[in-house]
Amino acid sequence: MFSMRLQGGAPIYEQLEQRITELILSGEMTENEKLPAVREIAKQLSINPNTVQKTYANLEARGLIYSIPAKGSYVAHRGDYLERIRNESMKTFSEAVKTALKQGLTSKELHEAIDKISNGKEE
Amino acid sequence: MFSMRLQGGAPIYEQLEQRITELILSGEMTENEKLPAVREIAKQLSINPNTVQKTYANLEARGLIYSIPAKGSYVAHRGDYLERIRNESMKTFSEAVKTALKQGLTSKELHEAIDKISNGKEE
DNA sequence: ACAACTGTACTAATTCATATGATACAGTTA
DNA sequence: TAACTGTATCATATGAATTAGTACAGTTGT
Repeated sequence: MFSMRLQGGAPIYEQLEQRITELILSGEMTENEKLPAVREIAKQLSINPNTVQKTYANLEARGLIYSIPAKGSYVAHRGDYLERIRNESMKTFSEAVKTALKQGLTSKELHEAIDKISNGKEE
Repeated sequence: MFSMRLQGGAPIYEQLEQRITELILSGEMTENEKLPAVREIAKQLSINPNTVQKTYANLEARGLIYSIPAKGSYVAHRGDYLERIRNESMKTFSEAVKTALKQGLTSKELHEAIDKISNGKEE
């Protein structure tokens, strides 16, 4: 389910959080779908259950999932998080734009980079 | 010269590196201009000389400055680093675009964000 | 009722990056 | 010669991230 290779750099709980966020936002996981148990993911990725627990806590704080003790964790209702996540993403992106401009890139170049990527020329 | 307030979050040596990078790329510091001594900056910012030394080492590795032991550190020749820094910046920005797209933002929204920022509507 | 599962909580130990502090060396500059 | 330069090395301290072990209360299925 959560096939991913843990890379160095970012903390594990953040990488996992990012991965699950993508699964939810892309629609691969749908509303009220049950997520794997904390201990299940920990086993699969060979990491500590507490690390997964931290990821789940963050996802719940962001409104992406909801957890019921002794039952499980589930994907939240789409309307509850969609707007918030969009604002999060836009804020992060705006910071990236400011940094890029400070470092000498032109807005024209940034526009071109977006088109190049969104047209599947990269990644 | 390097007026700046150290904030929490990013490491000190990175904040200083970012600040000096901006000074050089914006043209506020010109080719072959001498940078303050390691101990000088450390005193002004009330930080440890070793922290400043780390910043200088990074800047030299990126080709933005060159250091001569017992003489000082100087802004490098513009042609030597300009292309490299542009590539660095573009790579970082591209990652931000990919992340934003993954999180559901459209390329149209990203274009609009750039225009909004570069037109001075923000920051 | 029982076993197996669930999220959650807590504490301790560990690793790692960051930052400090002190000292030293060799070369330059005035 | 004295004061400065970049650079190097060692020790220390701190905090974040992670690991590890254990525990609790509630659920689920048999």
